[in-house]
Amino acid sequence: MNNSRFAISLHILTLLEKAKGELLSSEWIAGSININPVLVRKELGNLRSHGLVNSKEGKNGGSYLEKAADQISLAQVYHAVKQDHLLGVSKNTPNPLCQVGKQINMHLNTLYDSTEQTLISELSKQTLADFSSKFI
Amino acid sequence: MNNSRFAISLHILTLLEKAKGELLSSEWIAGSININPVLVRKELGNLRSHGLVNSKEGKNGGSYLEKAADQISLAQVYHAVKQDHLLGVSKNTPNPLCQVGKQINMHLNTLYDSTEQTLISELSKQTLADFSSKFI
DNA sequence: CATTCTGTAACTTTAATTATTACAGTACAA
DNA sequence: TTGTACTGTAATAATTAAAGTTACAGAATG
Repeated sequence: MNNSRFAISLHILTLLEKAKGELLSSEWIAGSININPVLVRKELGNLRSHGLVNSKEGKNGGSYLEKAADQISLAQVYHAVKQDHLLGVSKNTPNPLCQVGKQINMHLNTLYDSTEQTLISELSKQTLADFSSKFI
Repeated sequence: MNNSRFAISLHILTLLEKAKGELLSSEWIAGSININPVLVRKELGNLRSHGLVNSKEGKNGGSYLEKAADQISLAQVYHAVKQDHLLGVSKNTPNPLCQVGKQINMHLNTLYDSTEQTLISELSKQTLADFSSKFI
């Protein structure tokens, strides 16, 4: 993860949970996060494609949670925004003539995958409802 | 973690382990990773400041492991290169007039800290010796 | 049919990362 | 005692990634 998309998505989802089904516009959400509404709409599009939210177009439109907050785990949020490996990308192209260089990306990926599994199982214990309930 | 420093550091450490105490130059290491030697020297400087490696200046100089490979855990490597929070930085400045915006960074940081602890305890079970032994 | 939304593409700006150049300082060895 | 081969580090440039902006088509409402 190399950006703040997890934070943004969780912020969006928390707002939607607090809204209790009332539709929130991307502009309103953007005002709370203090970012550009287009970024919010992009992130909503991603969350929508993962089945976590839904949106209604047109006047008085907006977005709402597609599932109950206690049915959305933080692991699902992580999956939705994840793009790179946890500890960084193996974007180097090491020297294939070197014994270590030749194999390192494979071993790094194995390590990344297993540590990521640990993280996911930890996040899967926590739901959006848990997170949202912390706000007083 | 938002760059490939973990991969680079682990690559360096693996090469040094394989070298069995023989000094490796930054140029030689850079050739295996396929990056600029100056970056290698910077990363070596960081690893050195964390007590994982040491270097000898001057002709025939180079770097070597400061501790036995089975005394270097991957958690130590993680600590050495870590700068940001695991799931991304809370670099947004949300709207303080919003109930959620006002508190979210605090709750995100709590979440980040606890998931990071999980990751670290997982990485602390694995040593450089374990990792290095995977190379055949 | 004007208004207020979403969805999305294209583009610009900003920030972060990576690479490069340069050179002083250290150690060795002829 | 001097040339050579290294490290250490600063300064800067180039590249890449992230975030922000503009623009506008299309949908739903009243």
